[in-house]
Amino acid sequence: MTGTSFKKPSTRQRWTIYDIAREAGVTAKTVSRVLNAKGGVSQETRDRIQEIIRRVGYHPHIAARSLRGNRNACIGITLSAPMDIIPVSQHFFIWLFEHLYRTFGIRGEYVCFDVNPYFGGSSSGYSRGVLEHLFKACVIAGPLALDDKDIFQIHESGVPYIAMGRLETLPECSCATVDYEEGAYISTCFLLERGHRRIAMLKGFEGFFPSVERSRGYGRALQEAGIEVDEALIRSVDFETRNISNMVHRLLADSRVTALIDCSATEDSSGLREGMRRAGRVPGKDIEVVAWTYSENGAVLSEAAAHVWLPVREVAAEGIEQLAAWTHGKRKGPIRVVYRPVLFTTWANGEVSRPKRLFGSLE
Amino acid sequence: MTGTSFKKPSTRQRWTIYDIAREAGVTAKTVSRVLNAKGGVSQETRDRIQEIIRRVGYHPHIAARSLRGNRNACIGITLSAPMDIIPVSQHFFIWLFEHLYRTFGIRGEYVCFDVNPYFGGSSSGYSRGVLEHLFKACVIAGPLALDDKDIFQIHESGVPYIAMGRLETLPECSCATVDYEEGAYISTCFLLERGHRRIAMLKGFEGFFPSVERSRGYGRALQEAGIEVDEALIRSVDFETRNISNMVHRLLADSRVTALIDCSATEDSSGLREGMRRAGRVPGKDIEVVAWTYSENGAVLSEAAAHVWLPVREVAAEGIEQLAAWTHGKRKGPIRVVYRPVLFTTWANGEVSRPKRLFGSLE
DNA sequence: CTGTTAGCGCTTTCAC
DNA sequence: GTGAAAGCGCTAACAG
Repeated sequence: MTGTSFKKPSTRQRWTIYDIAREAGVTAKTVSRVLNAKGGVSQETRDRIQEIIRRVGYHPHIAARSLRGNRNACIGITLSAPMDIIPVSQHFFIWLFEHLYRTFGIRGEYVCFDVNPYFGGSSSGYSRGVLEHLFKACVIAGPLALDDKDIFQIHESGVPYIAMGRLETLPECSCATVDYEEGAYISTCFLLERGHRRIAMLKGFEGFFPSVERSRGYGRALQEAGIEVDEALIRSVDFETRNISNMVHRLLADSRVTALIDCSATEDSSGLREGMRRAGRVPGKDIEVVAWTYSENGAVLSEAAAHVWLPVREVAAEGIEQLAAWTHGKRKGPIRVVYRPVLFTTWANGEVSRPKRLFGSLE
Repeated sequence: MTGTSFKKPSTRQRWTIYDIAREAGVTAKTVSRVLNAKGGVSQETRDRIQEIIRRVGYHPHIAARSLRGNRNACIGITLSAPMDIIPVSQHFFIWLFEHLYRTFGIRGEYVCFDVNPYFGGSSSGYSRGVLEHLFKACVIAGPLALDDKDIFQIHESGVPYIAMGRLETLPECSCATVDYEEGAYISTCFLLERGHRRIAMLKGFEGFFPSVERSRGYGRALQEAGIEVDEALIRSVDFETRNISNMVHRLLADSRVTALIDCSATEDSSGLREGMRRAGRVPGKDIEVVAWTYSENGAVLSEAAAHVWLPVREVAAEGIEQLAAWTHGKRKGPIRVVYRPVLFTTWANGEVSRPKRLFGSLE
C-alpha cells in the first residue's frame, strides 16, 4: 500500500463496490460502469476510481456479478461418463487442456473441470455445471450414452456447448465428431473388395452411440454386398489387453472368419497379436486386419492390411474454435462439424504405442 | 418427464427455489433445508420436495448460494507465472490433475484452472480466483517470484491455499516444498568431500525463490569449507537445450573447474553432454557432475558422480492432502511441509528422459 | 417442524 | 455524465 491508505470501515474484511464508491465520492453505479468498461463516465472520474480500486486491491465478487448480470463464470469441461467407465488417454487430455488454454485461457477465462464422479454408485450428472449456472460454455468430452438425458438439459439451457459425438435422440445437438459410421463402412468395404465374406468386428463403447454407429456402418456395407449380418461376429470389448486378446482368439476360432476390423479404440497391438497367435492365425496369410488409429499415418499393427484414421483431435479443435465464437457472440449455435475418417494402406509414421489412460497410473 | 408435469409460471425459463416451494406448498426455506440436507423437515415433506426437484430438473443457482452462503464454488489451481515463463512438465500436470481428482473431484468438487495469462504484456495476477470469491481453496503451482505480491492477498483472504515453494517475504506462508537449499548444500558438500575446490553451478528459475535457495545452499557449503564463492561459476539457464550446452561449455572453458552441479530443473542430459563435449571434458575423468532429478532413483546423466532427488510430487501430494483437510474444516492453516532431497550415487531405474513441457507441442 | 424477514454484492432500469 | 431503487436466487437468523 503506497500513498494514502484507505480503511475499510465495516467490520467485514471485503471491500464492496459501495466502499469504492464512497471513497471516490460517486455512486456504486459509476464504479460498476468503470469495472465493466462502459461509457458514461468522465475520464477524470474513471481514473480516480481505478486508482482507488488498484490501491485497495478491490476485485468484484464473481458470484454477485454472475447472479445479477446473468453471466456465468467459467468455461466448463465435463466428462460424459465417469472415468472409471470411459477411459481418457493422457495424450488427448493434454491436447485438450492445451487447446482450451489457447482458445479460452489466454483470454482470461477460467477453465473448470467437472469430473462427473460417482456418489455412492450413482453419478450426479454431467450437466451440473451448466444447470447450476457456473459454466458459460461447456465442452462435453467422451462418448454419449444411449440413454443420455443430461445433453437435453444442456441443449435447452441456451448455454453454448459442444459434444464430441452425435446422437440420434437429439439430431440438432451441437457436436464435433468423426463419422464413425463412415469409418466402419469404409473398413468393411475395403475387406469386402478384397474378397472377404465373413468379417469379424471388435467394437468399443458398448452402450454408447459410437458403438451403434460402428454397427450401422458395418451393416450397411454388408447389406450393399448382399451379405447378412451375423451378430456373432461382432464383439464388444473394454479397454483391457486381456479382454481384447480373448475376444480375438474366440472370433478367430471360427476358421471361416478371414478378416477382422479392430475399432475398439484401444490401439492395442499386443492384444491383437496375442489373440491371433492363440488362434493359430498369421496376419496377411489367413487373416486380414483393418485397425483404427487416432494418429495420422500412424499404424497400430504393422501387419495390418489397412488402417483407418479417426481425426478426433482435428475435429475437436475445429469444434472448440466454433464454440469460442458462439460463446463470444460471434455466431449462433448449434455447431455441427463432422470429419470423415481416412483409410490408408501404407504408413509413414511407424507403429504408434498404446495410449496411456488418464488415471491408469493410480489404479 | 413422467407423471404429473409442472409448468414454470413466470416468463423466464429458470425454476427457482420459490417455484419449487410453491409446487410443494411450503416456503423457500424448507426447500433450502432439503437441498442442503439439513434437519427440521419431516420425511414426508422432504420426499415430496425431492420428487418435485427431480421431476422439474431443478438445480440451485451456484452464484446465489455462493453469494449468500459465503461459500465459494471451485477448487482452484493457479500458475504462479504465465506458462511462457515457467514451464510445467506434462508429467507433473497429469500427475497434479489426477491427484486433484482423487482428492477433490471424487467428492463432487469443481476443479478450476486459472492459467494466469498475459493481457497485453502484463499478467492479471494469479490471485484473481481467490479475490473474486470463485475459489474455496487454491493450489499455487510453480515457483514464486522474488517480488510476488499475490501470495499475500491469498494468505490474507483466509481461503485455504498451498504454495509449491517457500518464500522469505512471507515466512508463515502455507507451503509444500522440497528444501532446495538443502539440495544445493548436499550437492556441494558431496563434491567438496571428493576434493573439488572450483565447483560450477547451472541454476534454474532466475528471479524466483528456488534460485535464491540454491545459491544459499551452495554458498553455505563453500563457506563451511572456507572457500570463497566465485559468482562467475554460477550461471542461470532457461529451459532450452541450446542454452544449457552453451553455459556448460562456457563454465568448463576454465580448466580449473573440476566439478559441476546441474540444478537447472531441466533433466537435460543432451545439453550437459554436448556442453562437456564442446569443452573437451570427459565426465569421471576431468569433470565430475552432480545432476538433479525428479525421479526417485532415476538418473539424468549416467556418467554423473551422483544425483540429487527432489521429491516434488511426493511433497505436493502431502500438501494437497492437508489442503483438503483444511478446506473441509478438519484442520487449520497454514500448512508447512518440507521434504528433504536425497543424494544417491547408484541408480536402479536407468536414465530418465527429458520431460516434455506442457505447450511444448504447440509452440 | 415450518415460516418471515432481511440481505449477500452486484447490475439493470429509469430518472435526472 | 451520474444517481436511486429494485431485485437476481439463495440462506442465516430468528420467530412461531
